[in-house]
Amino acid sequence: MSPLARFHKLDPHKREGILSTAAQEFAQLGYEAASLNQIIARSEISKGSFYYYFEDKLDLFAAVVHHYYDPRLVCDWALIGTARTAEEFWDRFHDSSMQSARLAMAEPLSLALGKAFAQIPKELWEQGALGEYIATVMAALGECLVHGQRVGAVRDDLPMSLILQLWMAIDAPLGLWTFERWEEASEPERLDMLEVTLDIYQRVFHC
Amino acid sequence: MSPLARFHKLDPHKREGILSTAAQEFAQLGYEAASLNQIIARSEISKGSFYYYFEDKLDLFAAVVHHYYDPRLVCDWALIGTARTAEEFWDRFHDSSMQSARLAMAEPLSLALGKAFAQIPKELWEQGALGEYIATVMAALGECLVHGQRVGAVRDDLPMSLILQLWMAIDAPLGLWTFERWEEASEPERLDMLEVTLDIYQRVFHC
DNA sequence: GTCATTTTTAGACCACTGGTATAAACCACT
DNA sequence: AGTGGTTTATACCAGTGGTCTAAAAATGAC
Repeated sequence: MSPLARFHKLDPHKREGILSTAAQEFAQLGYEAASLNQIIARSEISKGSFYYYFEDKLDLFAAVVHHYYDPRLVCDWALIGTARTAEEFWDRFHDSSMQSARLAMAEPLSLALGKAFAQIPKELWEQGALGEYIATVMAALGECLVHGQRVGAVRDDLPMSLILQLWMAIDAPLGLWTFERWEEASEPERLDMLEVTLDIYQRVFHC
Repeated sequence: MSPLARFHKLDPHKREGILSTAAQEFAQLGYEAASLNQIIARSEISKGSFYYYFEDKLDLFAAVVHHYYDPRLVCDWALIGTARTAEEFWDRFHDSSMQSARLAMAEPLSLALGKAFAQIPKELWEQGALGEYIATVMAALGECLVHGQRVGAVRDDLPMSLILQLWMAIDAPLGLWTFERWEEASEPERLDMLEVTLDIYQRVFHC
C-alpha cells in the first residue's frame, strides 16, 4: 500500500492536525525553509510514522496543496473554454478571474501556499504527486487557451509551452501586488487593480 | 577589515580559482543546491579560510556574479535613457537588447548564473553584497523606465515597483525560451524570437 | 636576529537538514 | 496463544551552512 493511501485512512482528526501544521509551516516559511523535523515535532508524530504516511517532504507538500489550495482560486477554465467568440472568451475570463480574485483575497493561507509553490525549484515540478497536480492544472489552462486560439482570442504565433510559462510568470507579481494592497484599498481601487491585471493578460496573450 | 576586502588582496591566481569553481558549481546546480562544502573542497581551501574571505554562501555568490556576470548582457540602459521620443526609446531598446541577446547567447556561464540568480528566494535579494548589486541594476533599469515615461514611451499608470517586478518576471521565461532553441535555430528564426521577445515587452509596458 | 603582534590557515566541532533502518508494539484472525 | 501484517518509536546516517580555537606564517620594531 502506498504511503499516501495509508495516510488517507488515518483518523481524520490526526490527519487534519498534520496537514494543518504542515500548511502553516509551508505558508509561513516557504517550501525549502520549512523544516520537516519541525513539522513532525509539532504534529506530535514520530519520524517513523511520517515516512510511513509520506514518500518525502515534497509528497507532504503535495498533500497540503491538494487539501488547502482551493481550486476555485484559479479561473473557471472549463467555462471560459466554451466561449464561442473572442469577445466572449475574454469577457468570461474577465468575470471568472474577478470572482476568483475576490475569493483568493479572503483566503490568505491559499495565497501563501501559492507563494510557497512558486518558489519550488522547477526540476521538482514534474515529480511525484505534486507533479501530477501541476500537470492537471496546467493541462486545464492549456486546453482553455487552445480553445482561445481556436476562436481567435489568443495569439497562436507562440508555442503553447511558452504561453503557459509566461502566464505563470506574469501571474506571480501581479497576484502579489494585488494582495499586498488589497486590505487598504477602497472598492474602486480594488476594481482598478483587477482591471489592470486583466488588461496585462490581454496585452500579452490577445492576438 | 571586511572579509571581501581580504579576498580582493589575495593572490589573483588563487582568487580566480575560487571564483571559477564556485561559478561552475552555482551555474550547474543553482544557488541552493550548490554545496558550499563542495566548493570549498574543490577550491582546495580550508573552511576557516573561506569564512575569512566571505561572510557566507550568499556573499560568495555575490562575488561570483560580480565577477562573471557580464553587465553588457543587460541592455545599455544609459543609452536608452537619453532617447528624446517614444519611438526613439523603443528603437534604442530594440537595438540594444538585440545586441545584448547576441552576446548573452555566446556566454552560457553568465546565462546559467542568471538562472541561479532568479532562483534565489526574494527575501535574500536585499541582503548583503548581493542586495547592493541588485539594487544598482534595478535602479539603472528603473531610471531608464522613468525616462521612458517622461517621453511617453512607457505607461505611467502603474507604480514603478510593479513595472520592475513584471519586467523581471517576464524576462526569465523569455530568456530561457530563447536560449533553449538558440543553437538549433536558423538565423531568421533567431531574429524572430528576438522580435517576439521585444514585442512582448512593448505590449506590456508601452502606454 | 629576536621577539611580539597581527594576519592567515587548518580543521574539529556545532546544531540542524531530509531521509533510512530496525526493532518493538499493536491488532486482528485463526 | 500464536501468527502475520500494520503501525510506531527512535537511533542513526551523510550532508548542510556556519563557528571557534589554536597553531602557523608573515610582519614590524628594536
